[in-house]
Amino acid sequence: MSEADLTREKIIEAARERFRHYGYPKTTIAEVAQDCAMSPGNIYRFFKGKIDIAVEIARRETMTAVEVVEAVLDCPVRSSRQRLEEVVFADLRYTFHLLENQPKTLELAQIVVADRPQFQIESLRRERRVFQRILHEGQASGEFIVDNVPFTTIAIHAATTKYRYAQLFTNQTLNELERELAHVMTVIMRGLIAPKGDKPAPVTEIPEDTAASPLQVDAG
Amino acid sequence: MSEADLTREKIIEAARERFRHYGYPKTTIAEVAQDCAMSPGNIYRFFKGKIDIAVEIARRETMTAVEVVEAVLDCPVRSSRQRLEEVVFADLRYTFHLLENQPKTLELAQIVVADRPQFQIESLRRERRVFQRILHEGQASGEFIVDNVPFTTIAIHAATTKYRYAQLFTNQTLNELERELAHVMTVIMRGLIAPKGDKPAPVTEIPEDTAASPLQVDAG
DNA sequence: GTGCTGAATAAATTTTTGATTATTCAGTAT
DNA sequence: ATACTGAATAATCAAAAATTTATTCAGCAC
Repeated sequence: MSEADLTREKIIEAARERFRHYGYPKTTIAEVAQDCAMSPGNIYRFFKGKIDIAVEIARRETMTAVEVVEAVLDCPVRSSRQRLEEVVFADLRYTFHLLENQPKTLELAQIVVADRPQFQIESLRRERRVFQRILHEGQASGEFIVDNVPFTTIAIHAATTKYRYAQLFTNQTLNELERELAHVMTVIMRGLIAPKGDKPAPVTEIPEDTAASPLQVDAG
Repeated sequence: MSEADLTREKIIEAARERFRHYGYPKTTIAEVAQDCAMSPGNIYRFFKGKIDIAVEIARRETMTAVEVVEAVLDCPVRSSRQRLEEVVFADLRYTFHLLENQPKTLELAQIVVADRPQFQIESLRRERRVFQRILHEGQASGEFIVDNVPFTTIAIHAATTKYRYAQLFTNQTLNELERELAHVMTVIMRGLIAPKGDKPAPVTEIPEDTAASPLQVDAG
């Protein structure tokens, strides 16, 4: 690692500590600079602005999360079904504990997303790759019946939205969420696993928008 | 309707108009009172406080939404599958248009929920009843295989969370959301519809929390 | 030249101040 | 008594001022 890279790391590490303890808004560039024994101005030779430090920290955070969840896949003697289930539950638990133990992490993520919408899109994409890998394997082994892996990946990811950073949506306890997720996965699994003799149910078509929309109201 | 009830309605109606046009915070009790040709003090003989007017309006709003979606069920010659699909899509479209055309409605709902968390819980329960009814019918007719209707209701409701008031979660267009929802429903339907010869896949058990949680961190 | 500093400026935040507004309740009308 | 009023009070909000902070950049050290 070059000298410059090392300095960059030092800044990131100092900022991460400050953000974790005091939060992004209450952390000043001057403080981070002091932690690194450098002048405030020097920070700007490594980052375009304060928010960019936060982006880098948040990006690493999401990559760590994916790695943690992905680690579940290393266990070798598992069916695709088990893999998918364990990944989804690991996701629920990891993100739940994250928000519980490090509330500032959520704050940071929200600040970053507010400023860089693209960040969220890329994070979601990374999450989905794990799902996609499992679906591919399940399809290859014949355990899953999937006519379109990318679409089904999106579907399962979307259907489990509530169980990533669940505290954003509900006050339920982790236990309640786990039981609920088990029901969701039961339904999904019955949709994925090949019925032995039978053809699977046909795909859902988008229905006509029948309702004479009761919302032709002058916009507020 | 009693005299008092009529007065109460008048207040609700006046407040609804004001909230819709100017929003909850910018609407004053004095203005609502004037619209009703009464003194500010008199409002408090009918409502405990300003927020309680908002609660009543929001409650009616959610009931209307359920009625709109439920209207889809009146169409008689439909399979349970079609009913469920149409209800879910109606939900997506109605709530999407609602937030698009009446942004103040969202604001109102958020203010109410912030003050009365119970409100959200009850609204969700009302939504689920529609789902439950369809599942019951589908089970009775043999079209759906559901070993536990209440649990499966919760599962499907949770899996479609993203498609109610979708703008809260994503910037996707209605069209994108519709296509995505179609994939979600495809998976769900395959999980519900009875395979002719076969037993359905077994239910999901909550897996052990294996990961030596990497989050034993001192709380921020 | 490269790598950095720290004072200068611009932007954002907090504090203070002065309204505005929600809520109460003693009192009026019927 | 019941139905209401409107001035008084307490809580909240908004505008302005003061302060802090992010960011820049002329200049220093090497």
